Amino acid sequence: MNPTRLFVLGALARRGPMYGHQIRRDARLDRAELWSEVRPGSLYGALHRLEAEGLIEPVRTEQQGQLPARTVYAITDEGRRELRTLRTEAFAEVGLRPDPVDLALAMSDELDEDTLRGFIEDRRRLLEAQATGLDHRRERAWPDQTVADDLIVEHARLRVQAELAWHDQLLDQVGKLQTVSAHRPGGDQ
Amino acid sequence: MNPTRLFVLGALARRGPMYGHQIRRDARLDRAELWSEVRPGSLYGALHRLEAEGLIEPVRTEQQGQLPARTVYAITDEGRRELRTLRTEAFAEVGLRPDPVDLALAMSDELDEDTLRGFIEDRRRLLEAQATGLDHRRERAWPDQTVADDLIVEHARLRVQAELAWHDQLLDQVGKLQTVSAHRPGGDQ
DNA sequence: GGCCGGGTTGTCAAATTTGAGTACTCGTGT
DNA sequence: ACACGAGTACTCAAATTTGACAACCCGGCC
Repeated sequence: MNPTRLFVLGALARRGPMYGHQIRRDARLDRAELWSEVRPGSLYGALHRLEAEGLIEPVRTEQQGQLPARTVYAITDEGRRELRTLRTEAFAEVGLRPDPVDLALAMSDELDEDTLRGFIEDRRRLLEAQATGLDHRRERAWPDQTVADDLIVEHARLRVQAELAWHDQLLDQVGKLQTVSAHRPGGDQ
Repeated sequence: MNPTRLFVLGALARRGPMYGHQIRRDARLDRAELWSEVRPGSLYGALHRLEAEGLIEPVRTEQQGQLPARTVYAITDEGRRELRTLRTEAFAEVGLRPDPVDLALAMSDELDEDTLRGFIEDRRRLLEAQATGLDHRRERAWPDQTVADDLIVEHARLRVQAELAWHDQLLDQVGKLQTVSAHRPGGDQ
């Protein structure tokens, strides 16, 4: 589906013509880190490819003092079409994306209980911090915040809550994790 | 951090020496689709790189009839060390990975309400299906299921529940999504 | 008056993933 | 008999991402 393309085309469609760095900053300021981890190389790569495909086009290039010149791109009609397609594809992508922590957990049978508990507690702390950050955001809207923005924040909030709940279960059961196989007392058939 | 490496090294550490295709199948059978979407090209690429780095080594090559020969790899001590490192890194990675649906939602202001509602309802249906699948799995353990496996399934269950809850909110508010900016009646300061 | 950290813009090679393909086998229908 | 879909086992070019870097500005600090 390609999130990066959707992200770039979407940004240009919503905010009008922009140059590369501006797209990143914009993303960082607003909602950003909830959506996309677009690193510079990846972003400029996408811009070049999108231009080559005619989905965006350079409208002018500017320069501030002696800083590197920057190219301002605008989305084309073709690009708007592609944007709609990508959006539909994104809606169709439903599965949970795999979380590496599951992997890590599966490989932790020979890890001693205290270290493992330590890892999980660290994670819990970070999640808690994220949660309070998000609660904060719910209270104070930023300029031009739309209902969609609200809902995106709410999405993140619910996801973090779920993670917190799971981490609590994890801390409960961390003792049973070492090399013991799952005996489910009443559910064997 | 590289989930693929963690996945391959972990598989070889847990199940003993295996060949490429076996690793995939194994993953598909067990818990799999919760963890990793390892496509063939990606998997074999990782195997070659891991071998070049001495983290795994070929122990023999077999052949069934006229089928392509297969190379069985085992993890090395070096590989086990790397596995521990990757595991620690995976535990340290806490943030929510971005979900493309957020992107899609942010670009949906000019989408008519009914279409949008349709997309969300479709998603909800699929999530519901996943949820019942996971509930099912909670009841019936597969052979050799460990406590960790249980917890991984539980993780998925909680995540899907959170998604369902969010989708319900979404359906509630889908009417307000078109071009209306967020008026938060009491929270402007 | 030099250095350091941080921001502005972007490039580039190397690492990695994707998606399609190759070349066999086996079962099943027709 | 023979096409057809599905599985086995892996390869490879092309797309994409990563991470490090270039080259410039600005403010503070000592």
